[in-house]
Amino acid sequence: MYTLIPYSSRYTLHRMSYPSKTDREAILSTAMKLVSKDGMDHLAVRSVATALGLAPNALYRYFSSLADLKDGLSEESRRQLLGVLRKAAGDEKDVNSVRRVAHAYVQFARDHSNVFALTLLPSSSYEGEDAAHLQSWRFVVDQVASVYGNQRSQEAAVALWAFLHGITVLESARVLGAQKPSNGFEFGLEIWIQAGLAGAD
Amino acid sequence: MYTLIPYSSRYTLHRMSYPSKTDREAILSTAMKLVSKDGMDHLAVRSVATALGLAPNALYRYFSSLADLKDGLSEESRRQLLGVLRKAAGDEKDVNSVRRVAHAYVQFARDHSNVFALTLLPSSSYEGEDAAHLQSWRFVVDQVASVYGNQRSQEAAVALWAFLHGITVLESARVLGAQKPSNGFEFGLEIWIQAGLAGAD
DNA sequence: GTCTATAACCCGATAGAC
DNA sequence: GTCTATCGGGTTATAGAC
Repeated sequence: MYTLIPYSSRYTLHRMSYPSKTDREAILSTAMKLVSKDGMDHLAVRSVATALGLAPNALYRYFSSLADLKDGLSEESRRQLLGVLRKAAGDEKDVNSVRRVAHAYVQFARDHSNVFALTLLPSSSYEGEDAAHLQSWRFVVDQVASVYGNQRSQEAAVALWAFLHGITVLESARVLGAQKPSNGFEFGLEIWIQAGLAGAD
Repeated sequence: MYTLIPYSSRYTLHRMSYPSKTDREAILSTAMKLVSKDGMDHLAVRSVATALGLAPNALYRYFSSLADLKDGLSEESRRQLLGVLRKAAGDEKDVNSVRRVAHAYVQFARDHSNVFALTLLPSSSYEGEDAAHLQSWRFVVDQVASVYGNQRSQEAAVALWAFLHGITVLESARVLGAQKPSNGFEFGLEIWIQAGLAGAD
């Protein structure tokens, strides 16, 4: 008669020689810190491994390639942004919560420019129903509906999102010196809000 | 007695051994084609030289470094965009010319996405008075003034520019499928125009 | 699951000949 | 002004040991 070696024992034996030192979450977290500091372009598998105290190739057990890791980071950046926007809105849906969300969007871009840049990276892979992108879109449309009504909320949401994102790009490119883009920000935001309040059904 | 060798002769002698095969303009043009195809990130000094039929290092007589070449390309992209916008406006300055400029901006981004991306690259070097950026800004403000009046033209120009640029980013990221961002484009553009016409001094 | 070692590329930039 | 040759650095990814 034979006895199966319990999984835990086999696992322990395994750990004796080369115990696990990391996991997907830790890799994403460490890689995100590097991206936040140096930007996605300078991200290298080696630097992530070094930062984790691992051999240069240890990450390939968790991500099949650098591109795969970057996809994970891109999705993670969208989760972070969505969290910030939700927090800014609180439980409310009205003109003021939209204002808060708008400001939070631009402020996130200012505070975490390298991470923010990942949120709208041209995505290489199709995304599922639970993607952060889709959740963000639903959240924004829902907020916008409180100003523009349900009929026009989709177009209005696209317009608002585009405007906010454009502001972040202009600020990041420092293309406006004396023109003070923050003035343009408030100016455009109020135009958008007033047009919604005036024509709301 | 001695005679000076004329400059033209010295130059000819020089050309006999290693004649000039390129110049700044040809390098920029060839490099721009490569960028248009593969994006700025994949631009390499070597590939430009190869495309020109030159040795890998021949370009260093015209550009001191890769970064220097990229700066030149960035400025060139802004010149191209400004030319397109001017052409779209024609000699007019009114609501319709603003509409045409807005559409031309977005269309340029669609047709030449990799070149367009250079126009708002965070610029490393300070720019002079004749920079394409500054000329573009003056052109846009001038156009916008026809809708918003002189008092509010600066803020309104920032808001419009931001909105247009955001539309290009959303389209490029393909973040909107069934929501049809072009609807959001027309929607937002008309909001901006109507607000200007309503409040014009 | 991690390790060392290495294959097989890519790149920017420089030195010196012609 | 262009050439060949090279230095010195980077990277992804794989192979095989433990």
